[in-house]
Formats: sequence, C-alpha cells, structure tokens
Amino acid sequence: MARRRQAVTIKHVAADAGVSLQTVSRVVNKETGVRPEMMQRVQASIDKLGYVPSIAAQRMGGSRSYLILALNDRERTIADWRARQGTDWFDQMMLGGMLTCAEHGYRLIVELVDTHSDHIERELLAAIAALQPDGVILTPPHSGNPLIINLLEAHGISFARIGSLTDGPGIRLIMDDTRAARIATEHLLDLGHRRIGFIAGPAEYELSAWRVDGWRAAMQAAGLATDDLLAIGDFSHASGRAAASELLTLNEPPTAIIASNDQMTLATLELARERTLAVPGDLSLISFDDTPIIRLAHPSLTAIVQPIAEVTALAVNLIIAAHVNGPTTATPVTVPARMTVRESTASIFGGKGNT
Amino acid sequence: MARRRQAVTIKHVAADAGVSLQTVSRVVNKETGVRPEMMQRVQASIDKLGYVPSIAAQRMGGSRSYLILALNDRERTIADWRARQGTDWFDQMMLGGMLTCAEHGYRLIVELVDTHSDHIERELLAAIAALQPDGVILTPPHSGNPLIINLLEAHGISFARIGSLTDGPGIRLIMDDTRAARIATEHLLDLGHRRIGFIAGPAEYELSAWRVDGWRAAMQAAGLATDDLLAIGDFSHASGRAAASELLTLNEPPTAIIASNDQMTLATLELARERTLAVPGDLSLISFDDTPIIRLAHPSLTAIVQPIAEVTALAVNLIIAAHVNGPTTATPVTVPARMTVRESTASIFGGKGNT
DNA sequence: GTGAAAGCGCTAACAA
DNA sequence: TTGTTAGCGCTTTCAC
Repeated sequence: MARRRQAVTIKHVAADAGVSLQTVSRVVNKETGVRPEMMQRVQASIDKLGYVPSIAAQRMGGSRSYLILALNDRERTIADWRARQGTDWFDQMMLGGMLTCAEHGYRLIVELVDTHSDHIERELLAAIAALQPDGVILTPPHSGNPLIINLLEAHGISFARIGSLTDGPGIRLIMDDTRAARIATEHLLDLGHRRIGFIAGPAEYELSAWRVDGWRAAMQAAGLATDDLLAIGDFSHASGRAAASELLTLNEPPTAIIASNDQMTLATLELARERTLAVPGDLSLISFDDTPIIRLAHPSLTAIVQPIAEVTALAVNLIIAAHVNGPTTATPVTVPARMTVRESTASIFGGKGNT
Repeated sequence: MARRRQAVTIKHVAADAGVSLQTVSRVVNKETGVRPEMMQRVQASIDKLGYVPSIAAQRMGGSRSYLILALNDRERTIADWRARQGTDWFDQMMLGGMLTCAEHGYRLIVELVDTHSDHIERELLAAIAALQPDGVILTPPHSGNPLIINLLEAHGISFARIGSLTDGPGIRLIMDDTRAARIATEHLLDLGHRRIGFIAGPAEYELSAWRVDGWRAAMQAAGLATDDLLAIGDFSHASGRAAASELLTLNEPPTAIIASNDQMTLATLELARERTLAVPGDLSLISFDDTPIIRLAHPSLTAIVQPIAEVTALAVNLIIAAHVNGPTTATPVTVPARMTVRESTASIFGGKGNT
C-alpha cells in the first residue's frame, strides 16, 4: 500500500500564514494569548487550506486523543442484535453518545467485553493501550465492576458509570430506577390494584435492586405486603416466563405485574394469554423498557421509558468537562425516567387505565 | 490534565528482550525474516509486559491506522433512532462490521453525514484528515455518490460501496435486490395472484430501481402487465400510505402488494384495515425489511430478509484484504437475500400462504 | 537476520 | 505575545 501522508499539515498552515507551528497550534486549540489579528490570519490560512489536525499526531504530541470508549456487555449486545427484536439500548446510547461526541470534535468507539471473563482486565488494558481514550463510558453491568473501575482510576482516565451507585471513582449517572418503579406501582395502586407482583432483573445489575426498592416502598406506603409477590428473572424470555408462572400460581395471585424489562414482560403476557387471563381485564402489566416489541404487543403495554440517550449524552459532556476542569463532583447525577400509559393497565373495577 | 503516556512501549519490550526496537516491531507486525528463537524471546517479553502498540503511534510511523470509517446517512439514522421503532439497519451493520473489525485488530468508527449537503466534501475531508482511516464503508444512499467516491479514490483510501452498482472505483457489494423482488413476486404468483402491486422506494437509492426490475421481470415472465401497478414512495409511512391508496383505488385494484420497506408496508396494512380489506384474505402483503415491527404486526408479515450483517462483514474483510494485496477485483459481490413467509400472504383461492 | 538513524504531525516546555 | 527545541511511540529506510 502507498504510504499515505497527511494532505495538509500544521506546517503548511504555518508557512502559508508566515508564522511558527506553535502559533498555529495555539489557534487550533483556542489557547489564550494570541493577538486577534494573528489569530485571524492563521484562521484564514486554516480555512483556505482546509486544515484539520490529525488526532493521531495530536495524541502523540501529548495532547488528547479525542476518543471516548463506550464499554458494553459483549454477550448481551450481540444477542440483542442477532435476535432482531428491536432492543434499542445500544441505539439510544449511540444517539446520545455519538452525537454529543461529534459536537465536541470527539469520536465514540464501542468496545464489547464480557464482564464475567477473567481476561477482562487484559482486554481493557489492550483497548486503553491501543486507543488511549480520553474517557470511558461504562454501561451496565460493567458500571459497578470494581476491576474495571480501579483499573481506569489507576490509569487516570476519566470515566462515567451509567446505572451504578456503588462507591468509588467515576462519574455516576442513574435514571432513577427506584422512582420509576414507584411511579409504576403507584399507577397500579391508583387503579385499585392491591396485589401487585414484581419480576426483578438479575442481581448482577444494580438497578435490579433499585427497582425492587421502589416497588416495595410504594407498596409499603400503601400498607400492602410484598412477601410473596417478588419473583426473580435474568432479563431473558424464559426466566420471565418462569417468574410469571411463579406469581400466577400463588394462592392469591397478583392482579397486576411489573416486569423489569421487555422480554420478561412479554413472556408474562404470553403466559397470561395461555391461562386465558385477559390483559388488562384480569391482569395489568407494566414493562420497564419501551421497545418496539412492547409498543406493538396486543394489547400495547404501559411502560417505563428510560432516558438512555439523555444520560449517555450527559456522560459524554461530563467526561469532556472533566478533561478541562479536572475531577468533577462525586455526587451521582440523576436523569428521571417517564412512564407511558398504554392499553395494558386497567382499573380492577373494570375501567380502562389509559383514559 | 496529567499528560498520560503509554504504560508499556516498544522500548520496554526491546530492553526486556535485549533486542532493538526494530526487531520488536518486526515481531509485532509478523514480518518475515526473524529467527524463530528471536521471535519467541520477543513474544515472551510482549506477553510478560502486556505490550499493545498504540495505534496513534503506528499511524504516525507511517503504517496503518487500524481504523475503518462507516458512513451513514445522518438524517435517516437519527430519525430511526428517535422513532424507536426497531429499524435495525444500523445494528446489523454494527454486528457485521464491528465484530469483523475486531477480529482483525481494527476498530469501526461511525460517521453520520448528509448526502444532500453541499458541505459533504468538507465533512468527509475533515473526517479523513482527523482519523486517517484505512478504509471506508459507504452505505446507501452514499454508496453511489460520485462526490464521495471520487474523493476517496483521490485520497487512495480503499472503500466498499454497499448497495450500489454504478460504475467507478470501490468494492461494490449488493444484496441482490432484483432477485429478492423476483422471489417475492413469484411467491405471490404461486399463490395465484395476478394483480400484484409494487411500492418502490425513492430513486435516490439505486436499490429502489433494482427491486422494481425484479418485480417487473417476474410479472412479465408470467405474462402479466405492470402498467398501473407501480407506485412510488420515499420509505416514509406517509408516502407508503399515499402509494397504497393509489393502488387500492384503481379500477382493478391489486390482490397483493409488495412494499420496499417496513414503514410503507405497515402503512399499507393500516390503510387496508381502514378499508375493511382483510389481510391476507383480500390483500396479500410482503415487506422488504424484516424488522420487529413487521414480525409483530397482525397479521405478521411475510418479508425479505436482507443480509446486512453478512454484507458489512464482507465489506470489512475485503477492505482489509485490499490493504494487504492491493486493489481487488472490480466485479460486484452479491450476497443473496432470503424471504421469510409469515401470515400476510395467502392464496387467492382461500388457502394460507404459510403452510 | 539485525540494528541504527531519521522522520511522521503535533504539543509541552522553555526561551526570546 | 511569539518562536525554538525536544520528544511522543512507532515504522521506514538503509546500513551492517
């Protein structure tokens, strides 16, 4: 292959403007202490020649790499893509993360790693060494992984942890799962439900516990017991079915169920149908993901809408800000989730929930 | 911010192994002409120290950047993400592209650009200057854009053009849209349909015409006219509705319609329902995208499954191969599409199509 | 087969 | 305020 060189380098600009490299560099990086007329002259040359600095060279010079790494769970992400069921966590992350990176002249690079793997440390170190990212975005279930967190901290890389509240370094961002679960539960309480079951996600995800907390808090505030109404799944369809079965075979089965993701909610819907339970007539249902599969189900499902794009955009902004201002506040940032009421929730007295 | 340096560099490895930098470089890049024992010794040091070369430095040294750029349509991609309707073109591209890049030690970076924009040239040049990618993947509707193609060619960057057959440089890959349309049409012909309507995509996409060709060819082979049975949309729901309306208000309306994407098919389904046409009883329907929205529709829709992941993976492989072997064959590569028969196609004699 | 030297494009540190 | 120098980590070129 032909050895490709930069078409226009800082040298060309310097020569064209009749200044030193350093002055061009100062203008490019918007440093203070350059006379306005000088700045204009250099900027004119930059525009004229269409100069854009090479991020590889910038990095080599000891500056930023303008690269942010998003770390996603390998197995889950690939499985979602293969299933083609419209799970859009990844897409929403790109929407928020990529576009925000672009606004700041950064690029988002995605890396898939197994949280469970024992060579995760090696994988991460390799990615860091190869890319030298300025920041890393950790998504669940990586966000609370001490191995990852400590490694990034040791390397002095600023990073955001989406969906984790465990102590430690890193910018923590959450979508207020507890409150979201409470809102969902209260919606059902308002509709007259008293036996409200909850299908939790796996303990590996911190947010699983938060959602249970929100549900439990709302139930307790209403003076209701939750003893037998909690079932645990792992976000898979099969586990959702098992959990739903558990709840629906209780002596006093719930009249409403909240499930922690779309697959488990859908599994519950299917099981209900098989048992000739009408939804929402006999059983109200709320999902914790607002995916296409949920919207198009029959009936369409009431769901918690997680602000994934917003939270990722915020993560990028905070990472970049940290690069400029140094370490940021240690207080977790909260972006509230919403609830979209559809056809799957109804009053136990026979009324519709979405009227 | 603290100036971050590489933890382990080629120097450390060279010192540890007691050889020159150059020898380490040779081992890393698997060059020939290194004695096996030497190679082993160096490799041992690399493994021991966990050395991974910096791609920025590799690039600066005049070698590859190990970066491949995927160029997607800005407006459409963002609209799809915002709509949250499960359009998974992007996901499938990542599935095929990102994973294949990773296999070769490359990274995929996504860039969104407007094909229509007059500053597309500037945007592309900026991305090239900043990243110095080893290759570029062009997706529709960029794949046939002469401005883009010529620019990449001029810069000596190898690139793949997915979904374009227009002459010019670049590796051309198609999913055989013509054949896919023919298969869909023949399926309907087999079911006894004679009046088969087709809703095409916008001319901006080359594949729009190919699909029309396939449909027309199959119709003509069956000795059927297509005069009034073609309607044109722009992939949007609204345009699909208009096109469907056009077809259904014909004096002799079609008994089956093939639409060029999921949104237009769905719009047709909705319109049919409004006009109390039973699907597939009164109208059979085939979509040209196998998205969640299509699978979950009622009835579930027969659809062409486009091998987006496969074709993207192939694109990456060919780009990387071109880097090693120099320019590749100019013959377009074809990856065949499949059809999944579901509930929306039935015999005009009353039988079901999916039995 | 292996090593030494030069340079990629840029920035940090220092000098003027 | 501006310019000069050195060096980032790697690969290429050319000696040995």
